[in-house]
Parts: sequence; structure tokens; C-alpha cells
Amino acid sequence: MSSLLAMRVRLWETPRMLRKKVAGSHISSSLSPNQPVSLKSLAEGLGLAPATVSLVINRRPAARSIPNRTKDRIFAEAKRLNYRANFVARSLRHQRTFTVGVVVPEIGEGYGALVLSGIEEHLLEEGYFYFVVSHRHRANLKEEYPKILLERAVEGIIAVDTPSEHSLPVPVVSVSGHRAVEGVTNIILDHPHAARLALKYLFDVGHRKIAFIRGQSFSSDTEPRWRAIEEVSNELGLPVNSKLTGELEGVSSSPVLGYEVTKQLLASGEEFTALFAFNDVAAIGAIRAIRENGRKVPEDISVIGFDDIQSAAFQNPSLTTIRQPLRRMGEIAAETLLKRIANPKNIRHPKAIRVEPELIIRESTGSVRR
Amino acid sequence: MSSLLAMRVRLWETPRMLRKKVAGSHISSSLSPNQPVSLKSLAEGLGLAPATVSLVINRRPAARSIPNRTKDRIFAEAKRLNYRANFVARSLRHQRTFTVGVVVPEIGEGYGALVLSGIEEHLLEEGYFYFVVSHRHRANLKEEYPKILLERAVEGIIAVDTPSEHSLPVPVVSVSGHRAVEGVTNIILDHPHAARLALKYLFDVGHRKIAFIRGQSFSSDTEPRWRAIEEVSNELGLPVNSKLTGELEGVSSSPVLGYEVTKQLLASGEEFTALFAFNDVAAIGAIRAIRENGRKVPEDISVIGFDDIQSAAFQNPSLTTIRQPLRRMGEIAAETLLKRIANPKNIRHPKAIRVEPELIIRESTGSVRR
DNA sequence: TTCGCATACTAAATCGATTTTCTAGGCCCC
DNA sequence: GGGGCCTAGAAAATCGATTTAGTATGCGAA
Repeated sequence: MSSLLAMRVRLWETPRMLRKKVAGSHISSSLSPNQPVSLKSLAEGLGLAPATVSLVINRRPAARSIPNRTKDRIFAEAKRLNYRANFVARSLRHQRTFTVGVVVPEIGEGYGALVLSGIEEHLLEEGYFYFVVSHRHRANLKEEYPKILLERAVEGIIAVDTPSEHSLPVPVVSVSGHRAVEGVTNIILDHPHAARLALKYLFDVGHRKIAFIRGQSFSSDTEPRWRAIEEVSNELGLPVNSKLTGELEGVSSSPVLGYEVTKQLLASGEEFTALFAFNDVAAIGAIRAIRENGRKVPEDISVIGFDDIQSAAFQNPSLTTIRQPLRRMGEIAAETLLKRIANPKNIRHPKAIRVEPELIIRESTGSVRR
Repeated sequence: MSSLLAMRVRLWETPRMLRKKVAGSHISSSLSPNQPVSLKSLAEGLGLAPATVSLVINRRPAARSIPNRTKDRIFAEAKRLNYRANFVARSLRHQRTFTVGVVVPEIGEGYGALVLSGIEEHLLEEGYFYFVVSHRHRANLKEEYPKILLERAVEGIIAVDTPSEHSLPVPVVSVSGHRAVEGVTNIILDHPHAARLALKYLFDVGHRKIAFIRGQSFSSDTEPRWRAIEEVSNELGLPVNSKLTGELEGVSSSPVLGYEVTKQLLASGEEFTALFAFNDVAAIGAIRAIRENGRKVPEDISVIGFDDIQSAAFQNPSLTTIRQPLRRMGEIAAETLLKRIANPKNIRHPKAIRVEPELIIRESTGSVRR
């Protein structure tokens, strides 16, 4: 990662010298303890006009004619007083805030957290900051937050697992968005590939009776993933058995949801040797339910999750799962958004960017017993 | 939680009518598709001065003399054009941004994530937004980020598990901060109490040989927690055995760290029946190491964690742990920060706020075998 | 000697909203 | 009939930085 000091900010042309100064400015900061210095007072102290000082500090071509003597005086004084241009004033003048909004369902569950970390990495590197808002699946918040973010003058919005209804006057990138909305770029996983990886693997190690846990209806991935599963199941000659299909219910991001569904599946009496959960969190709950039912994972029932959240590898048994490149998806989202912000007239932005899943085999799955 | 529409913003006096309008403005937004309307153009359309319109819209007392006819015309036109005051311009004028900065070590590990969700809940409710930055334990970022946040005109900073070195010109609240720094309010756990809860419990169920995993040296809690442990151990007549003491090493937030330390502890040959890990993530790694060593948790070795992160309850075995009220700590941090922002002259802010831990007994601990 | 051009700056407009200070007319009351 | 007060609103300053359009001086060249 490039250093913050070399942070690229295109339009404003970060004054390099001022930046450098920050790193080791104990003296200057002690001279001007707190109150920030304005350009005006700085100029006054120098006996120059604010315009002159601004031109020099920002290294504008128009400062060509200012002699080095004067320039040096300006830089020296700016350094002495630890002058930093007021960001808000600059934002107003340039009509740029270098800020984007990120909308997530929830803070701190595995999926969104990983995406967020990818987003942050890229944004910060490029000199952008971001506001995070979590709507916790409440309809009114999903509706309001984008508007409030726009009021806050964000230059773009990244929506994570949050379908965008309306088009907005700024670029929008949606991670796991599936609807085609004007002005929205969707970052989507290759769900057919994901379904094929999981089901083919289970099939190959002998499973023929496979149960499924679908996602909540509000989750953007639920539908496309389910369609992919049905398709691949048919291809394999194992059409989905509706009696072996459960569905997560509720907004919680706790494994309890998967636990409950699995208990029902087990109680139904319908036999199965493998379970494909909507995500790792549900898989974790499922494993517990299976255990409590007196069966073993993977000996009696194989469980495969989805996402590969950080803790998946450290469950006991560790989770076999379909990895989404979540961090990378966040990075791509940020990259794409910044590109679109930098190039607003380019209407021909990509409508969708596809990323590929990966099968991670661990301990929670095994060959079917014979 | 109060609705967003009733969001309290003290100084600016959110114009209630405009807020209301937003909720169901399909017509107006279709009339003025994209470009936001400025006060000036709005006033021009009405044949009035911007000043007049501003006074009316903001319901200033000075608008007393404006007749209702005119007021109604103004509101109607504002609604029709979906006028919303430019936030940046307002910020400049008022010298307020309603934005705070949150510094965390890392995005998306259990500890910080929970704190963050508490912070967000309270801030958003109060009409504040926040920037998140994660320093990933790099010294230069820890140094730079607070400065950059200040440049971004945040009105306060919350530092999570990130010691504040210098005092800053805005209020700072530090979650798990322990250093006494001018201008910083520390939110701290009652570590002696925590140590007593854990050790007393282990002692009571018969454990006499207890191993410990200390935290990384960069973690703010490492020192105070360790001191508390030593003290309580002595009280119980079980002085800490340095051969049974390991230490997390490295910046990763993965259970691998705990796994590695525990392998070393097991390899040392020194016997122990219980292990007190620095946090849940380390405890998870520890359990795996113990298993791989051919012993059972809790039958052979009891493991107790710290924090009670979301996944602790769903480990196998589920983790006994010392719960920190992390979400609550985030809320308190946000509350405290906003109080200090609202009341900047009050130098007599609390230096520290203490919160209490709780012992959560689950499956990873048990009585010592006899 | 005077035009042209470079030098070294400054004045003023601008970004958008807010707020304090003014007008200007009308009416009441002494 | 004039001072005081209310009504209805406008002008101008302000927040802080940027940027465009000048200005004033000096010097070389025609």
C-alpha cells in the first residue's frame, strides 16, 4: 500500500510540502496550540493577499511569476503556523467532498465486515473517506439512508447486500446486487459456478440426499443462488426435494436461525446425508442442531457453508464452504465507484462485474457412508 | 429507537417540515430530476431575497414579521423543487460538521465490530455521521489518522483499543484506553473484577494449575488485565507460573495466534487443567491446539475466553468467557463524546467510565477431574 | 519614445447558506 | 404632525478557500 503521504488526490492536488510537514511537526504544533489558522490571517501576517498565498501553496501555474524569495517566505510561515486549508471551505468551493457512503445491513457480522475492510483499504488509499450506515433490514432506513447520505454530499454510494430501488444522482455500486437499476453497477458472484462447485463435490463423494437452507427473502443473494442450485441439481439428476428445503427466518445474523431450521429439517423425518447452508453462520447453527440430534458431522451428515467468513476455518469441525472473495469484492466495489466518480460523463460504465467462487474443503464434509 | 424523521439535531434545528416531506416525495423528485436547487435560485423563483427564504425555512424568530401568505408560498415552492440546504455550506457557516471519527485497529474482527455497532446506533440517532479508519497496528497510521480526521473537521474522535498519545483539539473518547491523557475520556472494563470472576470460578470448580495467554503488547488491555490476574492469583494462593504463561504474537486477529501459543504451552510439558485466554479468538485457537494434542475440552483442559464475541456461543464446545459489554461500551463512548461536544467549555468531563464484566459459563469449562 | 511583454501581485467574484443590520412604508398616539 | 413602532422584506457581511480578471511597475525592442 502506498503511504498516506503520497495519497493521490487528483483534483485538489495535495500540497506535498504541507503533507510532508505533518509527519514530524512537534515544534509548529506547539507554537499554535489549537486554533487552526486561516488563509486570511496567514496572508495578513505575511503582508500579502490571500489570493497570492493560495496560489503559491497550491502550486498553481498562476504562481509562476511569484519569485522564490516570496514563495519561500510563504511556505515557511505556513509551516510555522501549521497552516492547513479548511476542508469544508474547499469542499464548498470545489463541489467535491471526497466522501462516499456505504450502506450495509448490519455492522459486525462476518459477511459485511469483510467486504467493508476491502472497501476501506481502497478508499483510504485514494484519499476518500466514507460514512457507514447500517439499516438492520428496516424498510424505512433502507429508504432514508441513501437520501441522507446524498444530503451529506457523498460523491457515490456502495450498497452491500442491499438492493437499490431508485436510481440516484450519484454513482452507485452494489455488492451482491442483482436488480438492473439505472446508474448502478452490480458486483455479483457467479452463482451457477458456486452451486456447481458445491453440488458436484457432494455428488462426487457420494451424496444423493441433500438438504438445503435457503436465505432470507430480503437477502439479495437468496434468489439467484437458489435458482442456480435448482438448475445444477437437475443437471445432476437430483431434483431438489422440497421436504428437504428449509429457509432462514428473521433478521438476526446469529447461528440460531440455522439451528432452528435444521432442527425442523431433522424433525421432518426425511433422511439426508448432506446439508448445503445459505451461509457459514447458518452452517454453524446447523452443525449444532445436528449434534444435538445425536448425529455426527461429517460422519452422518456433511455440512457445507457459504462465504468463508473468518471464523469458518476455526470451527470444530472446520467448515467446508464456498468462498466468496469478499474482501476483493469490497476492493472492486471501491475501485469501480471511484472510477465512475472520476469519469462522471461516462454513461457506459459496466452494469455488472462478476467474481468467481472457490470450493474450500475442510472437515465438515466427507464421503457418504456405505 | 426514535425515528430518523425525529432525529435530534440541536444547533441547526432540523426543519421539520422539510424532513417530513422527504418521506413521500415522488412527484417533486420527478419534477426536479437531479440537480439540487440552491437557496438563491429558489428565492429568485419566488421573487424574494435569499435571506427571507432562509429565515422562513429555518423558522427563525426573525421571520416573525413575514405574513403567512408569503411563508406558505415559500414552503410550497421549496417542496415543489425538493429544496434541501447544502450541507457543506451550512457546515462552513456554522463551523459544525456533525461528523466524528472512529479509529479502530481493524475492521471486522469481533471485538471492534461490536463496539462499532454500539457507536453507530447512538451517533446516527443523534444525527451524527462518522468516518471509520483502521490502522491495522501500523505506527504511522496511528499517528496520521487522527490528524487527517481533524483536517476533515470531525468534531470528536472515538479511539477503540488504540492508545491516544497526544491530546487533540477536539474531545476524544477511548474505548479500552488506559493512559491518562489530557482531554481523553477512557471507557474501561473493571479488570480486577473480570479477573476475579474468571479465576474464582476456575478455583471453585477445582482448578489449581492454570495457564494464561497474555495479549499482544500493543493491545491496551494487555497490561491492566495482566496485573489484575497476577493480583487475584496471589489472593487465591495460586501465584502465576511463568512457565504456564504464553503471549499472543503478531497483528492478525485470527485464532492462529492462540493456536500457536497453546501448542508451545502444551509442548513445554508443564501440566495444567485450565487455560485463561486473552480473548475469545485466542481461546478458539487454543481449543483446536488442545484437541490436536489429543486432549479434550473441557474434560482434560478447561478453556475460558474473554469478550464474548458473537460466535463464542456457537463454538463447539461453546465458550465459557468473560463478557465485556462491548456494544454498550460503544454506546457509552458515543454518548459521552456527544455530551462533550455539546458542552465544550466543560473541562470537568469524566476522565474514566468503568463498565462491569460478566461471567458466562458455557461448555468449554468444567470441574477438574479427580 | 512608446508598444509589448514579463513580473509581482491584488481585487473581486464565487461556492451556498446564514445572520445581522438596514430600509421604507404604514399606522397609532400624543 | 412628528416620534415611535410594526410590518415586510432586502442588502451586505460572513464562514474559508479558490480563481479569474485585473493593475502597476519595469525593461527591452522597434
